[in-house]
Amino acid sequence: MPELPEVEVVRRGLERWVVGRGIGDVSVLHPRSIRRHAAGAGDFSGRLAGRAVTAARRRGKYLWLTLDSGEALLAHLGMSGQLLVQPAERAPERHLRVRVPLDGDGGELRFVDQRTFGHLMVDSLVADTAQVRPDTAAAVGADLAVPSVIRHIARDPLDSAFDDRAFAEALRRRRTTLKRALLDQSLISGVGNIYADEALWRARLHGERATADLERPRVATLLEQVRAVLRDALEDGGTSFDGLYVNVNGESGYFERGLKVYGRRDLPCERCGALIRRVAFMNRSSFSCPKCQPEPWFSEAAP
DNA sequence: TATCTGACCTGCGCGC
DNA sequence: TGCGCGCAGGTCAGAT
Repeated sequence: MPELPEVEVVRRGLERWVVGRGIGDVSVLHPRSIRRHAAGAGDFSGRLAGRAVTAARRRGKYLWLTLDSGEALLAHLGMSGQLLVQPAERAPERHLRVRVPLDGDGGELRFVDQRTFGHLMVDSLVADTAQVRPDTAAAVGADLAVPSVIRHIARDPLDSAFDDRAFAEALRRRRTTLKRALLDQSLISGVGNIYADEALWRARLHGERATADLERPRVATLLEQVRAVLRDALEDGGTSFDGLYVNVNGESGYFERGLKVYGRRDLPCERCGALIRRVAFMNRSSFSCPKCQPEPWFSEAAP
């Protein structure tokens, strides 16, 4: 399931293989994949044809290719989306949704998506209003505009301009629980179910703990562990289950073997030996260690 | 205004 | 063998 590390790996691939190339006649093979492009497939293709790709950017789980028209091709991989750079003559993948021919060597960018939770759209770029750490404001100000539909997405914790203090204050203002907050992309972006569980385990925090009474040092520890798990996953090329996440060359990452709690129900915790528990949470699963991450209505483990 | 919930979607694994 | 069901989960509209 693509979260920040997986999307960043894809972005790097696009930067290498797609930036600088021109776009030909785009084919939309499944309308749901461009459902957020309100003007429809004809307009989508028309805005891309003949344009050149000038950069590959990312915020959280969103990535976009800036175009020489001043617009951007925005992509979200959803649950199972893949952006592949393939020779045009290669047989189409079973779940190929959109083809974007590229000039040069005859290759094309393909959007493949089994579950169709992902989407593509062409959007205008607007001034970036996300929270910026004060000491980086000048540098960032000259940097980015963002697609208008993702203005509400917060900076991600690997962004040099991510403001730890502002995040801590926003977290304490919320009347919600830790894991819900980590999954809230308007508060902190790029973290999904897998890395939220992993970061909470590393920080020895229970996801049901209230954000409002989390002490500042605990927030700092949590952020530190969020960053650590994202960096570790990025180094391993991301996490892939069932081959649903791959880079632009179709290769899977290896971080699945680095997971400490996610998907390890009834297996011993590597830290204390207690059996990892799974509980239903927001129509999905949460994995945690009952000993290292005691429920908040009892006592918390020492950091 | 802030927070929560359910729908969307497809393929796989499992039980019967 | 085939059918039905549960599960996986990111986002957003609508409800509370």
